[in-house]
Amino acid sequence: MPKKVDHEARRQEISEALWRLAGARGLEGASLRDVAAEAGISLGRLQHYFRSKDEMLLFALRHINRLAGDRIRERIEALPGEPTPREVLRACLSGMLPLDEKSRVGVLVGAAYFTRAAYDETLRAEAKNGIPQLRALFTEQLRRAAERGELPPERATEDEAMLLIGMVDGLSTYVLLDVYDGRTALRMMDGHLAQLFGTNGATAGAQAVSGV
Amino acid sequence: MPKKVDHEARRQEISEALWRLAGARGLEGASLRDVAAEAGISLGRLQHYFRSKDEMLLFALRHINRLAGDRIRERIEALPGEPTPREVLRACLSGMLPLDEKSRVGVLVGAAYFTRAAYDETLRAEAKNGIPQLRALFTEQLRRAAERGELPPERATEDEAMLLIGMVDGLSTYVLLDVYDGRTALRMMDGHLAQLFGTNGATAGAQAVSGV
DNA sequence: GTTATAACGGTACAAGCGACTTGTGAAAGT
DNA sequence: ACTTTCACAAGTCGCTTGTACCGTTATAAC
Repeated sequence: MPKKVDHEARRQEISEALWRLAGARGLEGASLRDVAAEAGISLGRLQHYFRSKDEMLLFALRHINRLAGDRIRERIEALPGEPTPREVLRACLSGMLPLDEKSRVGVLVGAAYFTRAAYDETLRAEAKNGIPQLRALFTEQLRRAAERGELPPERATEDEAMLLIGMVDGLSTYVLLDVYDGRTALRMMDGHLAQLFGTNGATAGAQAVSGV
Repeated sequence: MPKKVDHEARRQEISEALWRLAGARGLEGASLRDVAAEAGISLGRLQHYFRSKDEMLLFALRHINRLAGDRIRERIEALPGEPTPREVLRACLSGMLPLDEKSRVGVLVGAAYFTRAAYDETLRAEAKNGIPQLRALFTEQLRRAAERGELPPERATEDEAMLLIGMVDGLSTYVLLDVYDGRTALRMMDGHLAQLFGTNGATAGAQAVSGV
């Protein structure tokens, strides 16, 4: 047999080229030839690793979802000491906002995929299966917070968790549309957290939330 | 001179054909020929009313935005008697959710336009200029509610208004992705309103669910 | 009646698309 | 040494796209 090539790695490289294009010009504006050129390879080579365009798009979506998950997990583990539920929540939520160029492209690509998913059943199944996990994580944090007396118990619900996700989603939309900049969106998110946890004056940075 | 034709009316008819296609197959999947066929006219005729595809897309976006605004205004005026700020807010918010087929297509088309707007400056300017108006309307209702003692004064802010919009936006996303159905989204929205207005046990009123 | 022009329908076109086929070189197994 | 098989490059195919450009008809002004 001839030489072996790491298909997974090649596919990831191609996916990253696709994101660069999608972040700059949109998902629909990226043809196979464009992606190949961006990746610095020939069209034939790209087609050697992806038998069809749909296969490429699906792989790239899964890959970007996985990276986004890693990103959030890293953020949680980077928290100093024993992080409070509120700190964990804030790390997740702010990690979902398009604050730097990297996550901006990520959200942009995600939005492009979402538009496609609305009509493509395969993509839709892929896009929605990550949400229950995220919701479960958030619900768990809310529950922990309620246990510690930092949150009214009646607000430690799946609905409240979903509201948090929806809020960040909506805020991301407006950041991409230049209605708000990242700083403003972050401030509004913190405002909601403060309202939720009942601390109006102090910011989220201080962990002096010990008293009710 | 030959016969005169109402250009505006023709353009609106074409726009509506475009939405039907965009709601079913996406904005990118609708070619000029498809739109012409859906509208029951020839390609030449379509080109007679829109000199380019971009011109058609822009006109259709403006038209759908205007109709969405009318829809919300109608909903407010349809409220019985002297509506409370909370009732006005609820009417607006639930009017933004994709609950029936009509508004579902509207949200779907809006999402498709949003994806395009992220890369197209002309479209972006168009898409974002409606948001401050909506925010102002919501802020005004919050202020009125605070005046009437139905809302803590510190929550009658632009940020809180924007959070409401973002929440509905996020919920709409998940309804389109089939994560939640319309009824569930509506219930979550009501939950947030109840929390905001401080009425935990009772719903917004006996006839609150009639608007579904 | 003539003419100018809006309102079309039909067609042609260049460009670009995804998918497919073919050809070539090289490396691993026998 | 020979064969098999992977890893590509390059070209081609049929098709769709937006756009431009005809030709024809009908109507209103003169």
